[in-house]
Amino acid sequence: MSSVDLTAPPLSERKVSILEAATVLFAEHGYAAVSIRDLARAIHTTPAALYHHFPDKDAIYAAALRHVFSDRAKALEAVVKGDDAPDVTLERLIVWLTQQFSDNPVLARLVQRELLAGDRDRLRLLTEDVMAAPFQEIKRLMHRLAPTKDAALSAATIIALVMGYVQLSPVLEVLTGERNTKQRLRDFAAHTKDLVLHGLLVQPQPGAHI
Amino acid sequence: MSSVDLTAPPLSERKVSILEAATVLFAEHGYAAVSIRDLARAIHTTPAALYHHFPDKDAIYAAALRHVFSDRAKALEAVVKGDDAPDVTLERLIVWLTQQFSDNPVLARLVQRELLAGDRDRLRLLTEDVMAAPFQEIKRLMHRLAPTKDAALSAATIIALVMGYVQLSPVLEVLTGERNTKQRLRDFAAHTKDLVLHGLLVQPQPGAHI
DNA sequence: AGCTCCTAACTGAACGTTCGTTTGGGGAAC
DNA sequence: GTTCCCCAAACGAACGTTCAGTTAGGAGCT
Repeated sequence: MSSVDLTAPPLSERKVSILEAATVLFAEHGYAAVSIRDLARAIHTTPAALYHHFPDKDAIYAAALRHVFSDRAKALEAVVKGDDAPDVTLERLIVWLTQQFSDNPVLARLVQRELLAGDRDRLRLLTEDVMAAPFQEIKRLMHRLAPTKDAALSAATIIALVMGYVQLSPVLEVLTGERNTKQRLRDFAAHTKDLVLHGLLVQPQPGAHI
Repeated sequence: MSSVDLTAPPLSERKVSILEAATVLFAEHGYAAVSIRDLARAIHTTPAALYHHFPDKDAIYAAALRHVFSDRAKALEAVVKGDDAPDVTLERLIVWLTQQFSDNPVLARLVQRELLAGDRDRLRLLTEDVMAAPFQEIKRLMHRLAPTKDAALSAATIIALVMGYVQLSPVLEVLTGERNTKQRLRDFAAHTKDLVLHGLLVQPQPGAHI
């Protein structure tokens, strides 16, 4: 399933350093707004030197994406293993997923840019290397927690919620008037867990008063 | 002069047609990937003609943003007015908000691009013209529905959920194996309403069994 | 040891193209 | 005649990319 290719290139130290700079620049400004000269300047070399390691700009971007997206499933295993109760695991998973994106803005922004770009092949890479594992895991947990609900839809909802929150945080800072601290993040994760497990109403009351 | 006038400029018919094309192109490809010549070609004119109506490319983009973001609060009023029960209004609001973004990909994509760009002034525009009204309305509803919860956080959660879902839909199509139809959208809205009002568990059970 | 040969890594300079923008002028409407 | 709208052409700068030439280092041979 994982798209760790049959052709596993050693990816020399120099190539890695190029990709490291490329991921930061592409994540920050987007593909079109980053020139080969910008990239060369960032690692104190010349444009021609980059062409010694990669055939063209597209290849650099594609390699940078793979570099960031690869091995995302590994860390997940540690989060979901163990035989805790499903709701405990789910909470841990939500916290982990939120941190995954908020602690790693390069990953988060590249994901968002790829969602906007909509390239079929690269969307598949994104889906398989970044999204699939958490999705399946949440789906599995939700199936145990709420067997009567659509587990896939629930999993989609939770991932969408986390991604949406991370993405919207600059706007939410203005709207709620609070800086986006680590504490705020934990609040969100706890809030999300409550939301998923119990909803936001204290108790379902059909007739609400004004 | 980059100051935003409070007095609305007449915005001639020709200017509107330029902005209409600009919004589509900028939404689709992003600022850097759309050239003045692309834009001119789209409305069958020349680059120089555009410079008769706007001082530079930045001004076109800024005006295009304002064109798309303006008057977003108007339609909301029809959705929330009336004295239905808060949970009914909330459901209607969630459906409306989801459709707002999924029926209008130009708006949705420009919002996402602005969130990525992070320009302070334009983020403020986005916040005030697009986000603030739904946010305050949801916050108000949530305060009535769940007085003990953090209404602002709940409102942020709901908006994040809707935006995240719309944004993630291409990936979710692959993950769930279903095309993203109108029906699927309604399912999501209903699912979200259930989630917010009652959570996803059938009933809150502190001790879950394996 | 010294010498040759090879290759990877890089440089400086340039290629042709496209970029945002400007200029000068032409034609229609008043 | 002035004003508005637009065009063809061009500006310099930046773009992605190429290319001949220069290093540095190691392998192989004597």
